[in-house]
Amino acid sequence: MEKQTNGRPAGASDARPRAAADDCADCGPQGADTLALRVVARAITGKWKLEIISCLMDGPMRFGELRRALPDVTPHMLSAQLRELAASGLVSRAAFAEIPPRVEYALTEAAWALVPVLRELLAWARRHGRPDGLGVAD
Amino acid sequence: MEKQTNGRPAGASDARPRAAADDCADCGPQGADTLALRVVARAITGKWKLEIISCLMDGPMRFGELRRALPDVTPHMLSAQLRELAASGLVSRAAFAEIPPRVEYALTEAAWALVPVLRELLAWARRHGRPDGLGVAD
DNA sequence: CTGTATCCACGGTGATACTG
DNA sequence: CAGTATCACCGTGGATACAG
Repeated sequence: MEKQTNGRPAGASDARPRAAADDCADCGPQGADTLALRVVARAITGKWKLEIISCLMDGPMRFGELRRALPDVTPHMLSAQLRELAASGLVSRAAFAEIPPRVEYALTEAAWALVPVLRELLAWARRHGRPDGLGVAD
Repeated sequence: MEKQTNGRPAGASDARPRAAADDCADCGPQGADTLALRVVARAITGKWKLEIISCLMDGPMRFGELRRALPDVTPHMLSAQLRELAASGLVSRAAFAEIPPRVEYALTEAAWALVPVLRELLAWARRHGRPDGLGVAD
């Protein structure tokens, strides 16, 4: 591209554009913004969380239903990921003290509010995401 | 609800509301959508990638500048994360065969296109992200 | 049916030291 | 200045078995 192979624009190296990419005044590399983003990243980072959310987008599901819908997920992981999703407020857990026991998981309002953003992320991935250079193969 | 506590009605088990949360016809839990989302998640998942991106939002930076801006990141990790970011097309690497050697890293257009989405993610985090229940403390 | 307990492999991350 | 090499730790996730 137009990237010069050499030649520093130089002198005023401190003349940062301050591109207004962040909206808070104090946003440094370790600012609150980045922190918050890491929280979100963490919330959906996990080998099966997106799959679980995707399932739950069709409506509430029980533990066994999720197991059947996601055959590759062990009970161990399903339980763990579900607990983490609940801890981050993305999934609600409704247990019924019956025989046999029944538990239903569903997306919270926060999760539903996140869905449109996820779809934008998806749109971005379709525009810019090349399968090359990424190792997402399990 | 009308969902019986036991005895799955095997026949009508496919009567999902189909909440129209996804936009592709074939989106199952392991659909292309979820796959693409995992690619994005992977692209920004890494202990320092968001911090690096945040730094680069102020303009191109050299390796040493990043080191100074992110004192907690070892050269090892900085190099690794930078390589991964470059591999996923979020960061460009411009090397100059000079003495002393100089390398500049910058956000690609794809990364800039991702920024607004990141900001929405951020807005979501502010609305729904509680500091409790999350373990992002390093 | 709904999970938990235990063991174990792997990879991401950090510390330190070294090279072009 | 800009990395790489090597070692070690630890959390994530998988397999299997067990419990309320």
